Amino acid sequence: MGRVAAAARPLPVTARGQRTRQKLIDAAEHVFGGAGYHEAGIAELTQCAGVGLGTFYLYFPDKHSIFADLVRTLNHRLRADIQAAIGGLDDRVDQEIAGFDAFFEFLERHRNLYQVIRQAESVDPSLHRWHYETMAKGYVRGLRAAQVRGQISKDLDPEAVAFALMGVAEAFGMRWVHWDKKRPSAAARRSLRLLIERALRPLGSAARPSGKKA
Amino acid sequence: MGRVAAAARPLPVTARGQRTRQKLIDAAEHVFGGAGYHEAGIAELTQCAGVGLGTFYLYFPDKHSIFADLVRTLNHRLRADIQAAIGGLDDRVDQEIAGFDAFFEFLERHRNLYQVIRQAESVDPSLHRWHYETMAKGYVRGLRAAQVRGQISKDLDPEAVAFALMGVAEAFGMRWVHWDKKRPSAAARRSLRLLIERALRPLGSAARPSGKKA
DNA sequence: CTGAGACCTGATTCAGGATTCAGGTTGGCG
DNA sequence: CGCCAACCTGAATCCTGAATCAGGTCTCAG
Repeated sequence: MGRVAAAARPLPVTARGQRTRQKLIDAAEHVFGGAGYHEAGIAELTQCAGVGLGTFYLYFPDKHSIFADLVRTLNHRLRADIQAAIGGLDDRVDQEIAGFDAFFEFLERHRNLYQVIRQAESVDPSLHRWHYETMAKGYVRGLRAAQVRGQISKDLDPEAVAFALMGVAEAFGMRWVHWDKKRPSAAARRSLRLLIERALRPLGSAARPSGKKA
Repeated sequence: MGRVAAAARPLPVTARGQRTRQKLIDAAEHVFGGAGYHEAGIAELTQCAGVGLGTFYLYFPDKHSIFADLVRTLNHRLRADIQAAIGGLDDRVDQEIAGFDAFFEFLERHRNLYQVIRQAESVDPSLHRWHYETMAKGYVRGLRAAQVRGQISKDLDPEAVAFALMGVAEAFGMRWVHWDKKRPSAAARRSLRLLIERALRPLGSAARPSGKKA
C-alpha cells in the first residue's frame, strides 16, 4: 500500500562494503530511535555512522528504505527473543508471563528503537500493520495449541486474546519501561499475573496444573 | 518538556472571528487525521477551511500549536463520551463493557482523528503522555471505588488494571475499527466480555451480582 | 606492481513548506 | 455617511533537508 519502491541497491560484495552498510543500519537505530523519523536527517545519520553523506545512497535508495529495513529487523529480533524465552515452558500461562518479561526486557534494551515501530504507523501504515499481524499470527498459533491441551479456556477466541494481550504488553511497556524507565513495579507484575491467570485459565482448573514442567 | 511555546494569539472578539477559528480547528481534524502531521501543510489546512493562508497565523502562532489544541479537544470529547456511556450503570464490569463500546464508537466516528493522538507520541511526547495520564487518572478512581463496593477483586493494583484495559481497548480499536473498518466482531466482543469478567470479578462471586442495577 | 572494480565523498541542487508582511476588506457604531 | 478596529489575504521570503554527481580513493587479483 502507498509507496512505490525505489530501485533497491545491490548488496555490497566486499567485506568493507558489508561493514559500511552495517554501520549505516546501526546508526539508523540510534538516530531514528532518538530523534524520530521526520526529525532525523540523512546527514545526521551518516555522521553518526562515520561515513560521507553520499555513501548512504550507495546502499539505500532513499530514507524510507532504511527505515523499513529497521522495522523488519526489529520485528525479527523481538520475536526471536520472545520465542527463546518461551521455549522449554509447557504451561501457557507460564509462557505468557515469560513472554511479557522478554518483551519488557527487549523494550529496555532497545528503548529508543521500539519507538521506530510506533512511528511506522504514520511513516508507512502497511509496514506497521505487517508488524502486528506477524506478531499476532504466532501468538494465535500458540494459544490454539494451549486450548487443545486444555491449558486455557476453550470459549475464548484466540485472535481476540492475542490482540488483548499485545495491547496489555504495549500499555505496560509505555507506562513502566518508557515513562518510569524501569521494569513494571512488583505490584504491577503481580497484578499482571493475576489478570492473565484468571482471564485465560479454564474455569475451575487449579491455578497451576503442573508444579513443574511437563 | 521540549518546546518553547510561541506567543499565543488572543482569542477572536467578534462572532466572525470565532467562526473562522473554529473552521480552522475543524479543518485540522480532517487534514492532520488524514495525512498526518508532517505530511499535511498549512496551505492544505487553510484551503480545507476555506480561508486565506495568512489567516492561519492570526489564530495560531505556529503549526504545532493547533495540533496541541486538537489533542486536548479530542481528549476531552473522548472522556466525555465514555463518562456519558458509563453513567447510570452500577456494576463495574457493566461499566467496562459500556466504556469499551463508547470507545469503539468514538474511534469509528473520529477515525482519522484518533490517529492524531497516536502521532502526538512523536510530535510532542509530553502531550501524548498527558493524554494517557489523564485517561488513566479517571479510570483508577473508578476502579478503586468498585473495589470498595466489592465489585472487582481487591488484590489487583488499580493502576495496573487501568493500563491493561486501556491497552486492550487500543489493540481492539486497531485490529477491528482501524483495519476492518467496523466494530469488533461478535466473537471478539464475546471474548472481551469473558476476559474482563473473569479477570476483574472477585473470586467466587457470581457472574453478575445484581441482575438489575443497584 | 598495476589497473579495474568497488567504494567513498561532500559541495551543490532543488523542491517543498513554514512563516512573514504590506496591503486589502468588512462591519458596526457614532 | 465616515471611520476604526478587527479581520483577511496570498505572493514572496527564507530555510530545511533529501537526493545528485563529478570526481576521488582503496584493494586485490593477476
